[in-house]
Amino acid sequence: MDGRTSRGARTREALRRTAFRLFLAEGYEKVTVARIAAGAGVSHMTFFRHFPTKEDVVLRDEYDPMLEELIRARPVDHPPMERIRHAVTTALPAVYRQEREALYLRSRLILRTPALRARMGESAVSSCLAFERGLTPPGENPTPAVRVIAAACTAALTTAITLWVEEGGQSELPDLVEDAFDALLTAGGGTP
Amino acid sequence: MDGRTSRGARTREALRRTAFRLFLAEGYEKVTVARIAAGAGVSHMTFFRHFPTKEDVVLRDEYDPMLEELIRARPVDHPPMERIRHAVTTALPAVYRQEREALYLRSRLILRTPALRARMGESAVSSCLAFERGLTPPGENPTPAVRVIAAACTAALTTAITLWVEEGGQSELPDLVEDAFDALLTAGGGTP
DNA sequence: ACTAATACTGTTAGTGGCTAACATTTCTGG
DNA sequence: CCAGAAATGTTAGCCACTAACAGTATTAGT
Repeated sequence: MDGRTSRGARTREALRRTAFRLFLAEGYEKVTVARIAAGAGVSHMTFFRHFPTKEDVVLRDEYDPMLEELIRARPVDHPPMERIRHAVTTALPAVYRQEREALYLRSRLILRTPALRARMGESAVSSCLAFERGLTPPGENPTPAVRVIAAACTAALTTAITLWVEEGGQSELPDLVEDAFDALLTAGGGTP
Repeated sequence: MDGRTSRGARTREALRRTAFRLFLAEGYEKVTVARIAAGAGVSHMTFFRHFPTKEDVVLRDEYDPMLEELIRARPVDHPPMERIRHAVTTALPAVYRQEREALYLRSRLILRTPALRARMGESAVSSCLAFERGLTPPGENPTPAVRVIAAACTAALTTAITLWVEEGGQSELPDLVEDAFDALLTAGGGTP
């Protein structure tokens, strides 16, 4: 039928779109997997073949490989936190301009739904791993210091998004992310 | 029967102990809630009255109020990250000496079990909130900078525990926590 | 000590996320 | 066109978790 995308990718997208439509209209908990599958015209088993859990439809994203590349592209002698900061502030505005509304609705859905909020940390871990890989030469293992810094930067990012959603998306997310990194970098000697 | 503790607290403890014994012996996933309840001599409904989910038996801890107090006890004009660091390095060695083995087994169980690891972030959030409260004068709301710093410190703590478990508990956890905070504080200008 | 309120637990019946095993259909390359 | 692979359907079932109601233990008031 459509040669550009495989059948699997198409039903996957149909499932994701149906799920978001229903979640935003009725709330995450009220929508059963069976109904999502029915809405996308497939059986509930097909849903679980594409998404290991109901939560993954919302939580999964694909930005990590890009971030890893951007970090690796920065000069190695720069401080690691500065490399992450630069990668994020380079990549974010682009996707932000293009998907601001979707990003906001998705983040709000996650933060408002206890089951999704509870698993937010897990999806943060994959960003954290991307940061670690970006800071580590291929073949080597990330040092403890790198892992701490990667985790802290992930926390700063998550906090910025949380603040963004809490104030109703009025500020520009990239600005809040900048502020968050500033707070991190000056935390040692700065004032509250 | 035993006047010192209420009946509820006793069954709660029985459930927790039974759960840990079974989890460590057979693995988290292989043990059903029904078996835990049976082992503690109660019905499965009683289990859920004490722990909202199966995961909570493992994830719930009670250290947060103590940390909040310790942070608040530090001079207000010290840098916030230093206040958290001092609170943690003061409180940790005490509980560490007394419960090292239990703390290690619990942490390892969490990190080895996908379902528990996935919800680790949620329990980290409650520590994070304790940090924020400790840094914020009563009646006020935490500033964005405080929230970023609290989240980063939580991430540093979690990372230290992860490193501790990964190397089999050979190092002393308080040392790893010190190192983690050092990495955070020197991240702005240091080298990897 | 007796009783009433309260805290705690049991029973039952169900919902929904998720999996296993096997059959069936749809796509793709030679 | 056809064999193999990829994707999906069907069925049956486990288990975490909840609702509603009933029963039992504990505590408090008098």
